[in-house]
Amino acid sequence: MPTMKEVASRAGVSLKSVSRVVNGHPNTSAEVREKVERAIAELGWRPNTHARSLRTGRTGLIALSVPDLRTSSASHLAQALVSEAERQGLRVAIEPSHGRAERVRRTLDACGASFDAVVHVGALPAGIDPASLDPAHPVVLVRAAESLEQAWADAPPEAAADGPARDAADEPAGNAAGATGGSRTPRDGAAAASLDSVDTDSDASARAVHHHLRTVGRSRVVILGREAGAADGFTRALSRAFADAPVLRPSHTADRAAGRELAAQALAAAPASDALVCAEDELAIGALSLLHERGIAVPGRIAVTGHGNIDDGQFTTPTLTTIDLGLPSLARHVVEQVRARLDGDRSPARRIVLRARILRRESTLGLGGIGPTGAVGGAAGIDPDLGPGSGSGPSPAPDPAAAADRGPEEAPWLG
Amino acid sequence: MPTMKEVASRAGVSLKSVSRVVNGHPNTSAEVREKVERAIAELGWRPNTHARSLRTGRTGLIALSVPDLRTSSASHLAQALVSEAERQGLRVAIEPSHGRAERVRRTLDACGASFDAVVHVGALPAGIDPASLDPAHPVVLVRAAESLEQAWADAPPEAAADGPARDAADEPAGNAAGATGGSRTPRDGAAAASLDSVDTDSDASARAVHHHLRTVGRSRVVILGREAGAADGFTRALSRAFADAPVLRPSHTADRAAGRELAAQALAAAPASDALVCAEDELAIGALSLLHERGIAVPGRIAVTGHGNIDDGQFTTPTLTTIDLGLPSLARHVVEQVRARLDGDRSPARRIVLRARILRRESTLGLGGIGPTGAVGGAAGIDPDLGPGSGSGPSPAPDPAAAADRGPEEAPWLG
DNA sequence: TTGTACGCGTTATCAA
DNA sequence: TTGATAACGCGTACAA
Repeated sequence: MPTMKEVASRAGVSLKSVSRVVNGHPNTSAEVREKVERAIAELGWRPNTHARSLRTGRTGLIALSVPDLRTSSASHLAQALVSEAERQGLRVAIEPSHGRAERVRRTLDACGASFDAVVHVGALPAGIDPASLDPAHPVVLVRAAESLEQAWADAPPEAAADGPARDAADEPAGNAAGATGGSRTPRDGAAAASLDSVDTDSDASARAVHHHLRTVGRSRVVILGREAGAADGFTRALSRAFADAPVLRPSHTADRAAGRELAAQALAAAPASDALVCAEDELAIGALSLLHERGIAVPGRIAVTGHGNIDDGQFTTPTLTTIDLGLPSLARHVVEQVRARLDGDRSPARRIVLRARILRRESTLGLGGIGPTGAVGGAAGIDPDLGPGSGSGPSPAPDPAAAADRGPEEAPWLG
Repeated sequence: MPTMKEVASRAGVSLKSVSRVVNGHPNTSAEVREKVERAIAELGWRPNTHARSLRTGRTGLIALSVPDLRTSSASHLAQALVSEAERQGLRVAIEPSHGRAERVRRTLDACGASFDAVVHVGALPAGIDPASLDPAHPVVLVRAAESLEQAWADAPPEAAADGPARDAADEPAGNAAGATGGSRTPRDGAAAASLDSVDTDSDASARAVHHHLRTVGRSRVVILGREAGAADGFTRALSRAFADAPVLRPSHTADRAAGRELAAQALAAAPASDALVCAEDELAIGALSLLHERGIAVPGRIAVTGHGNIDDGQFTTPTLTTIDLGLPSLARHVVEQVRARLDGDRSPARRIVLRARILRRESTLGLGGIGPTGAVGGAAGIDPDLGPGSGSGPSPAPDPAAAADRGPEEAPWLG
């Protein structure tokens, strides 16, 4: 491997000139630049990342701290983040925490040594004080599909406004915060006060679900939430949007097995309910599986909604109405925020709130649909079979069993 | 951040002594060691990975080259690999290739600069010559759920034995190669000849599926394979095991949408078939969704099998009979192989062949099961409802629609 | 057994 | 605009 020194001597210039050309510094003559570039090409020189790291203290590596990569929401977020990081010349290492604070702590501690920054999904574990973190090694919180966190405090606006920890709230994708109305004020939880974060507006999402379900005539709602604890921001947003709805939470992780269990509990506790609103697609898919097993028509008797828009939701029967988080945009903001901090931005913690959108699918609309109820997802191929004309999807032969269910499907919530 | 120099002066010893203690070199007196360790503790010194990297040329980072992290098989493999790497003091960066050879090439080229080694899932893209890779930066191929590759050549044994590229075949988990019988001989494809690999024995897996389907009386099989190309080793193993079965392949990726399409094609092309054998769980789940939509009983009229044992297979209706790849063990072998190469092992390319096992579930057994047909999965909680006593699963209330289907379910393949 | 001194490849300071 | 030179923190011949 040739070094810069060899490049320099071959080009007949000094080491520093090579460095200047390589790093694109402004004050270099075209002549020198050309000589250096030729020498680099001839020698096949490539920068030594190790030496560069030693010098700059940077690795170009971002850690993604996530509880479990195997969940769809985590792997989707990871893929989005990796793609975006690569676009911006960074790499991503995965650090699964298995939900244990000590693992998160270790990842955070390794920042500066192995990573330039940590992107942490969800809230910081309770035992970790954000003030103890070195500001030179940025930590960005992401509160999205995997774990929405206390995003909007329940405190009255004046109290929130008085608080010293009030952050700048940006709304890059439409003025989300403004649109939430005046009754609540954005305020970060204590753990997030001094940390950057990119969140989705969980209240707006919850209200979108609420509005949609009203549109399709559902009012007796049971919420299947996330486990109590750090990651239940959207769950609480749901319980605000559906003021009287009971909330069932899994004891551990919000996976499909939990979705089955909770759905069974919901049926037992509220037999007359007409909608299961889930804080996580995985829960919703588990719930669908139980409802199917029990012969309960979806959405005929019970509508189901999810959150996260994982791919699987397009292949369930019925397809799953859900909240799409706009992961590419989310990832872009995360990486940009990381880069800004890395570039020396020392401004107070920035809070970016993105707005999700609802994808109306069969688990609330039914197979035939109920006609256009607004935008039905802009992404290509997400909702190919949800046009107003019914039955023109990729399922040419109607399912007799589904047809049997469809009778009661259209009546109750159109009346 | 304190440096080793400061530690040395505080301990009253030389830099080299600190280095010795830190790196656990043998020739150090207990007295010096203790002094150094105290100084380290007092100063809170931690090694500077950047400096260490510059000196050693190592980063402790492994790249995982994978087409798309969002697929279940990829994220499961990634999680297993990350966990195992961490146990062995290494980290993993994710490098999605999106199936493009140039991306793989870039990852490979970055090896040595950013990574110590590359773990590549599937076969190397055609354009990449393994001989062109620097042996100092090991590349380990993994042919498992995501992409089984040409594992057992179709050439007759004598030809294979004559070939100069014959590798040492290990069978750490039972003598897989020995059990394949004499008719075929392990031989790596050209691309794999000079590269280490950890594979699963796809022929053994295929024969396990074949045997199980015979046991439950299925013989008119259609194979839903992976896309033609590099990653279709298990598909071809299936077509060997089921000699006369037609093989349908997706044009692009083997995902759920493809599973739906192929299932529809299979029904059209072979209406009398009684089993869909899929090379990928995702395909199988897509197929299940289509069959359900068409009101076709599974396994009543058609049995379905998958490959990979992704979590979702436990939550489909019916639950999915599949091949479990033993990812933790696979990951262990991969990381150990990487470490061996990193530690200077220059022996010829090693081939490790692991044996998968079949998990018999409802998509071939039916809800009631057909009595014990062998081990039904050892992992806790994988097959909770598959005991010989029927109907004791987590579904207390029978699904009327399923009950209607169940009539023909039990007869055809018990006779 | 311990210490000295050098080199790894790069970036940055400062004088020319 | 350019160039000599000093770090960056650690590992390791080599000498003691």
